[in-house]
Amino acid sequence: MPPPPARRRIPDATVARLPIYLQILAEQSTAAIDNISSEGLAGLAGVNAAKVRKDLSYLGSYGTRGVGYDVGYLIYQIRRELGLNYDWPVIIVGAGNLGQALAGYGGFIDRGFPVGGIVDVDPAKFDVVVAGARVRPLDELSQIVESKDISIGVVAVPSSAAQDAADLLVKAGVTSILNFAPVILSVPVGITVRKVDLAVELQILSYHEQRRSVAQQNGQLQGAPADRGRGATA
Amino acid sequence: MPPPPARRRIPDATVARLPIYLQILAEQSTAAIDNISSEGLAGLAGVNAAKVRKDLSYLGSYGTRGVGYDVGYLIYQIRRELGLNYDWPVIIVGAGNLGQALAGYGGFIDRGFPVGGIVDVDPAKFDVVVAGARVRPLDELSQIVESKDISIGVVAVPSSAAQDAADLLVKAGVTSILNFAPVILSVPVGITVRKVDLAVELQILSYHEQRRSVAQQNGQLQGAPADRGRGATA
DNA sequence: CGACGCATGTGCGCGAGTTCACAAAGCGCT
DNA sequence: AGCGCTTTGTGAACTCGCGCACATGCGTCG
Repeated sequence: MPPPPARRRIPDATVARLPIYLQILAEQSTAAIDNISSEGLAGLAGVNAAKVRKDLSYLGSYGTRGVGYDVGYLIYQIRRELGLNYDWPVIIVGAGNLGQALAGYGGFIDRGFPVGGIVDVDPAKFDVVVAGARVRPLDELSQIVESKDISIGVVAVPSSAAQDAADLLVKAGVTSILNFAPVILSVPVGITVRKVDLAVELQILSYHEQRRSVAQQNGQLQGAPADRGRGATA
Repeated sequence: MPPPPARRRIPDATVARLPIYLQILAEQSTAAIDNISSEGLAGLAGVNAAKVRKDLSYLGSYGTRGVGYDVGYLIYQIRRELGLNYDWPVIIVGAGNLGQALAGYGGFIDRGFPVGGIVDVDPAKFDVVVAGARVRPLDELSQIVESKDISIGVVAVPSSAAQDAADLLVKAGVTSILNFAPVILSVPVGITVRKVDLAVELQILSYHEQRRSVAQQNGQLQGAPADRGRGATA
């Protein structure tokens, strides 16, 4: 086990892409492919090959010139960098539609994020079993977080209750929050928040649709789409 | 109704923020606040005031110097720009855990994205009613898309079936896809794809957690987090 | 009616991230 | 053992978005 290389700061943009690479590498691994070039990986990830190389270079020099990257070793290194060598149990606040779907969604536990608990205010939901976890009263949040040493919380409550939920999570000792409510959470410095807003995603698509339709009306005089960034993977 | 201003191309980064502003403005509107400054809006959105002004300036000059922006009028303009003046029905492919949760999630229809249909391959799911929509066989996808003139599709199937689902959607005439499967979809040019990968979000949080824990071990010799961009809203 | 104050709209410099292009470096074949 | 092919790792140019700072213009108050 080589020592972690001098810990450079990894750009946010790169951190956001590492999971994608990891995903692809895992697929390659199950397909018994044990070596991949930056170009190959770039093709599958839908990005530029130079970007892949630069991204990977932040982890250290784990490629072999003239050959490519060893899939297994690269998986190990990315997992180590992302802190995926051990599980991060998560606690879900809100056992409504979304909360239950998230708890039941297999994709979490598979990737190292077991549901350590799910809580709700509504007594009618207590003890409902979702994917092996029983819904517990909100009061027990703090105790669950502490006993299972949970650092990641998921906010899946209505907008109006989101800030309260976040406050409770922070008070309980959670330091990262994944927020599904369409509000901006205000948290102390040092707490990491990421937001997933489904309606926002749809509205962005709507923008492109709207653009398409006016372009069509005008006899597409507008410049070609080009559509850089996240968008059409041609 | 003023004519749409000479249609400049709006940067992707701005388009991604407009829905956030819209959300906040709607809240202000229901709170009977009919005027807001760029600074006020920026505070609520967690961004810089100059950025807000620049973003809004892409829509035209809809503010009043010395006063601020008229909330109602701004809502109207953003909605127009995003193409939210009329509903965009969506079709959901996959009636599993996630698909059903999405269909049942009120946040969609509220914001102008009614569920125009939900389809699955599994006969056991046919005719299950989710939030007013009956699950239909996959075969009927094309017909549903056509009859309801749907342009947005949601992929909520397992990874292995995601590309097939996308192909079907494109063939049926859908031009925008929201993909929840952790795979890169390959689609023809001109089709817009956005991906929401819950595991990726958690892995990014994991990175920050891991970073925190090694920093703590080293007696936090590392530089302060600072945590720009998406992240802690201090 | 004029002057003052306040918030918008925007030109400009800066920094982060992306991409190009090439030198360094393994591997295999002769 | 050496040569050439392939692919990495990275310096350097470039692009894009961000944020400062300020001039512009509107409303208000005296």
